[in-house]
Amino acid sequence: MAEFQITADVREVRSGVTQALDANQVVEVHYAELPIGDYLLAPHVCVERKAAHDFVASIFDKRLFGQVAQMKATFERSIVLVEGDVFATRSQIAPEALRGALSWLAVIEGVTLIQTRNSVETAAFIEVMARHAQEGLGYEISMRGSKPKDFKVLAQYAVEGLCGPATAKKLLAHFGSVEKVFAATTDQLCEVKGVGRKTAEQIRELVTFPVNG
Amino acid sequence: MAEFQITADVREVRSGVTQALDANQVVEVHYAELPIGDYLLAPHVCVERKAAHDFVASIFDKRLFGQVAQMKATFERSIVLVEGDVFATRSQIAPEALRGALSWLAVIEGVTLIQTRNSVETAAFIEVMARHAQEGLGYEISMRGSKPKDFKVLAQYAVEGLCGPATAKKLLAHFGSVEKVFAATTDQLCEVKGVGRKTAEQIRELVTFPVNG
DNA sequence: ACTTCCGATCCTTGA
DNA sequence: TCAAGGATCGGAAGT
Repeated sequence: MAEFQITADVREVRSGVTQALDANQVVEVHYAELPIGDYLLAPHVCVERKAAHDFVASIFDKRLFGQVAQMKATFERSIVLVEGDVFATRSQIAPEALRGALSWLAVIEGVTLIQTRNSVETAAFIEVMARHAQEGLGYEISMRGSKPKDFKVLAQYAVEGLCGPATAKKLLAHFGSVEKVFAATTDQLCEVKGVGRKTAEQIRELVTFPVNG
Repeated sequence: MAEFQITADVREVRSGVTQALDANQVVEVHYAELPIGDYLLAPHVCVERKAAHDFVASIFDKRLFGQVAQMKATFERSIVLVEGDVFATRSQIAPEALRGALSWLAVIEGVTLIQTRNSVETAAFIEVMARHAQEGLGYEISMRGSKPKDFKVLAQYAVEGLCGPATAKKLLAHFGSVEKVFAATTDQLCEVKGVGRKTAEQIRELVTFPVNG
């Protein structure tokens, strides 16, 4: 039994991607005539897959921009997946035009670009992306690197969540414990050499910020 | 006279990108110590550039996740530019981990991803992206006040100094602010699902540890 | 990112 | 009711 369900545009059967998906048995592919995009990984995630030569062609005839604009307007996450090497296509397109198009996608539309080598790799990407779209990572990832074990260093590490390492050291030396640094008022923070009103206020703002579930 | 002004992190001079930018005379590069990201193309458009091998390295040591979180918390448009073929790096990383990382950026974080082959191409991209960012976006975006920092992310970052990411999330949800988490007693910490005596005591021990100047 | 491994936490049982 | 057992989750380390 496949773990995830996705919808593919009927025309994508010619791409070789769906065969690879079927073989892996990770996602179950349903077909439909999608008005925009080629793969629907979740209600809010859409993928437009383009073979390199088609990607280039769609820049020429301006199809790409309309498609992406529509996709952007409809979905929270729009992904353009380019299969093959666009710079290797034998066409008269100037590299600048190519970059212009890619940059437009990235900066103006905020679309992300995934490059793959072939349909098998495309399928592999569709699988992970479907999983991420439907159930997230399945675990939490830490934003911070591995922690030190020595208490003194660990204490400093904890305070570094508020400011830079240099300031953290000074704060800790002044207040004597992590607890006291996090409980200090703006005025008390200002007493520390190197901490001004601005830094102090930023620290307090972060420390007192109300987090709602 | 250069058409556009951008700001680059001082450490980027080693990348070869800035030399290429200087040669082309299209953008004028100003240098600063950027707290996050490598290039500021407009007040709200930030680019984090990573050479393929560094991209992989930053997955291993978890730098990537904090960087992306902070970039997203601060800028309207966050772009991760990967230079070189990540799949070709000779490291022990599994291809699915690599795909997972790229998919995570695109699907979960909603960060825009651009891939280039070398520093010259990166420079070319920076140029056209700068143009798009400064002209194409129109003043309604570039004039808008800077995005309010996402304190929720930063708060989580701070609490992760004490424990893992999952517990950090629960602690914050339970206590409502960083301050309260750091002030909670052992018993109060134990009220949180997933936190037992052992974890609670470890947290308290760290938080109250006396640091001698 | 993913995987594996281990210890902590929680939950169920059954005396 | 409470301890012992097992299932589950979270963190740390390695690729």
